[in-house]
Amino acid sequence: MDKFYLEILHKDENSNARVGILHTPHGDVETPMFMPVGTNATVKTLTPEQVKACNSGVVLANTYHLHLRPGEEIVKEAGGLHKFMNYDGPILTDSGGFQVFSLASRRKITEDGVEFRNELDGGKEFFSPEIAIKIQEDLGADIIMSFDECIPYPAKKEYVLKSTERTLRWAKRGLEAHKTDQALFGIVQGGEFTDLREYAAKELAKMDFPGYSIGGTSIGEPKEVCYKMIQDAVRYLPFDKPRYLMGVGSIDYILEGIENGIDMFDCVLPTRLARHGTLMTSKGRINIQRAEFKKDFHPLDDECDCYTCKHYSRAYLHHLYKVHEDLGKTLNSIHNIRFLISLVEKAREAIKENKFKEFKEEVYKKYNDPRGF
RNA sequence: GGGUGAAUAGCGAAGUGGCCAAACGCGGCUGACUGUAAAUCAGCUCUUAAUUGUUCGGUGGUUCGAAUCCAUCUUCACCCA
Repeated sequence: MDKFYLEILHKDENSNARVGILHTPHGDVETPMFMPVGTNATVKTLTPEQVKACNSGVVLANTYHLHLRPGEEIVKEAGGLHKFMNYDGPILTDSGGFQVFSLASRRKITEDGVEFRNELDGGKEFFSPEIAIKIQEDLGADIIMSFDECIPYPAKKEYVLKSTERTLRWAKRGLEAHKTDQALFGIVQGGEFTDLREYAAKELAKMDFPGYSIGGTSIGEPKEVCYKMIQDAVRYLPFDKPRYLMGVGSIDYILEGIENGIDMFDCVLPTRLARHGTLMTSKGRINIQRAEFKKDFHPLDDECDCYTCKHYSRAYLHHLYKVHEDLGKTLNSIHNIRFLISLVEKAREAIKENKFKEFKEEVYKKYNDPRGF
């Protein structure tokens, strides 16, 4: 197996944006990149071939949900996640730290870990930093995450400090328990507080992870707060290691992240929006359910090179939505994923020419949606 | 020709004397969605600016009050000849 590392090819002269190649056991992928999310070992409504056709690199899966069903022992017996879900590119598993946030009403946090009450039969599921690592080792992704708490926003500084310190202790415990050569990332928490983000980033850097994530963003905080959290965290992370901004998938957040030196993004936004009939375009979002698209025979986005835009009209996608045909969700997901991947591809080209800021301004200028990004 | 049953908002369907402008579902129109408990969720959907006006097949009654009771007509469904 090849060694995991980020090869930085070029840094933009006018910002912190950089382009690179992430070397992984399942292939080299270019950064910055957008990673589609396949929580249950599938990017919903898409085959791996369809995901790859969007020029995907890394794809995500989720430790908590796969632990519940089918269970990591089955995935292991199947030959690991890649074989199980038939995706031969790099895979990243999230640790279950996000579920500490999203399933807050059904879990209890202690120093040792988190006890979840699962939604299937009410059974207890205990996740410790060590258990989360062990499960991820069984799942066999290329990149795995430390077990953390995704801290809600807003939260009192007193709590954010307590939680951030605990997440740091958990990162260290996970690191010590980690046995395989999968790349384990530490996760920077610290909420909206500059000093806590700095503290968390510095402490994690000392532990020398092969990569670093920034967590606890895009969970309802104002845009400016999110941008500040990114900057506060990135500043103290080692330059030559990959930086992963977790859960970010809107155009503006991705571009701001890239400008600040982020290499990896993941988000359920494109796939969820797609299933719900909202399409991302260079000019703004489209709600394909709207009556105005009934007779609109244009593609979703003139500038998009995705399979959906090449072959289907808005009218057809509107029709599929109205009659609840699964194909609509598939075609919409292909478009939204390709749209974001294409966005970061263009960003990479701009960085190589030291024109990232101009590129960003151009994207913003073209975008005209009163509802925002 | 005889009998029985039914007609409620765009559709289906509750309601069988006042709490009914009328449940609920579908359809229609809009929104939301950011490390996925999400093919989900929320709002509006007779008419008004309105506590406004007009409704429950038609007409005429009974009653303080009718979608609900009575009479009659129309249409539909099923059954008998």
